[in-house]
Amino acid sequence: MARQALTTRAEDYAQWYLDVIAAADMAEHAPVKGCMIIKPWGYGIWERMQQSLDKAFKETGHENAYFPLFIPKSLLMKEAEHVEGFAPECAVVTHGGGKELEEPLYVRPTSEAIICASYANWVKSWRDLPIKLNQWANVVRWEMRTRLFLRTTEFLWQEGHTVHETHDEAREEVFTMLDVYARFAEEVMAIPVIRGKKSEAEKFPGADDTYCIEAMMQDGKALQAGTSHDLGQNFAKTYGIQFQGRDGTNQHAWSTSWGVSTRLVGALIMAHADDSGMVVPPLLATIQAVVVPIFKGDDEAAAMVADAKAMVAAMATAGVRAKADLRDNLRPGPKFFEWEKKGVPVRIEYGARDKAAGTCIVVRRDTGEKTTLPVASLATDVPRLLAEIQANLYAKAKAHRDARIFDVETYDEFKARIDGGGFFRMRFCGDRAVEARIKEETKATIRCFPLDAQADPGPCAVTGVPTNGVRAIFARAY
RNA sequence: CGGGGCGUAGCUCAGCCUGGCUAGAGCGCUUGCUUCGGGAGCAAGAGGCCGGAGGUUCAAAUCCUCUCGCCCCGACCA
Repeated sequence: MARQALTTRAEDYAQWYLDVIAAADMAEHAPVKGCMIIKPWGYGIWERMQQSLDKAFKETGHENAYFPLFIPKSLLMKEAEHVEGFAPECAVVTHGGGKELEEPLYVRPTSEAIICASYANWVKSWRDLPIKLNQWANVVRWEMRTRLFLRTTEFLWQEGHTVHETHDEAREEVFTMLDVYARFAEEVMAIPVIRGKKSEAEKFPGADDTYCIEAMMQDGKALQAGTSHDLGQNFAKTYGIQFQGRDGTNQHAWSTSWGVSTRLVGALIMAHADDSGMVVPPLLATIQAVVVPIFKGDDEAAAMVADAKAMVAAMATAGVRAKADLRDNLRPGPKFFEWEKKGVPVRIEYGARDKAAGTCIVVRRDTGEKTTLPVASLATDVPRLLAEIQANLYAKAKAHRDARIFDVETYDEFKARIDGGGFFRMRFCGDRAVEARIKEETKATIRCFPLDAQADPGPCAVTGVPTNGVRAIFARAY
């Protein structure tokens, strides 16, 4: 009996995505073109992501710091490839204090330039290394086309920037952080990901190698959920990060950078939400369990409200983020729908009949399943249920993805099947022109060369030339 | 930058073609009462410089010109 039904995924996936965000009250368009206002329910998810990631960053030996939003033009322009990649999409401040600036200030599209410039001042000796910093910040990229969370002109992210004495150490950092991201995606976001390496065409401007985690959305399209870059000595050479080594010689440091952004919120929506609205994995939910008391008359209301508060308190002692919906201007029905659209993992309905029996109705968002449970055991039952939901969301997402990963042997077969969505594992010769042609003809790109790929020698599906057997994953992507 | 929409109440929109009384509806909101186990009912209210600027006219939400903005689809990208 949905009064304001969402567009279904089958009808129009893009519209459904927008409807979910609106229905869950997660974000809305700002008065500024291409920018969004992240509302509390959406921002709360991002905050949980931040907390979880920040803890992992600290555990892997990183500290937080903050660098300026503005980058002097001359500083940004130093690294040629970097400039080529980012300059076209930069916002530039030309005036300040009512006067034209002597030197324009670029609003950071990423902070390699300004951070590496600082590192150059900080590093003298091999004993100053490594430096492992992270910053939580906003960045601006003047995209032609934007979509809430997935691609906005301004977005929030974290960017880790490290410098090391040796390439080996830098590479270890790159893979450590890729692993942090992968584990976060799978364990916290409940989204399975493929760890891989980007093609030459897709890698970060200025990097030697870019590694990534790729996730599959419900429509079979890919979404890059995080990147970790081996910057080699490129930025060290450009910005002069030099140190005197153990052998007394001057050497350039090896740097890395890695980041994830608020687009992860978009990934979460497209991975787990359904035709009824958002579905938030328990580990990321601001509210994990909501209690909706049901009552007739003031006397009953007082009793139910008191019990509901007690239930929340009991769950809180067990570490559950619970809330009682005590609003008296809404009847139970509308409350049920509201929390369903927001994707709260567990809803607890509690009325006179339940009180008499000492039970309550517990509804899980992921399956819709309703069970009657004793009120007395909520503190043990709900944490268990949340863990089950978390596991189930991952299992569902993984089953969905695994059923849509295909091996294809020929380009013709690929072209015939790409419209159906999914990840296509295909042998590829590595030629950049061929990659461009595939993109042109199919709108699909190489998402990555999976790190765990088995050698499977054979001819390139497009050109027929022999390959080393590493299959690339091709897909259409967000 | 191309292609398509759209700007009228907080939201979704009608009204515009064919100018004319006081600019409308539904939802939401406020107050009160009755309700309360999957989107409640009745009653009374509040709420609009019709995106902006010019013009035509006795008269403009409506016609003309110009402008600003946003959304959707495509090319660029996390």
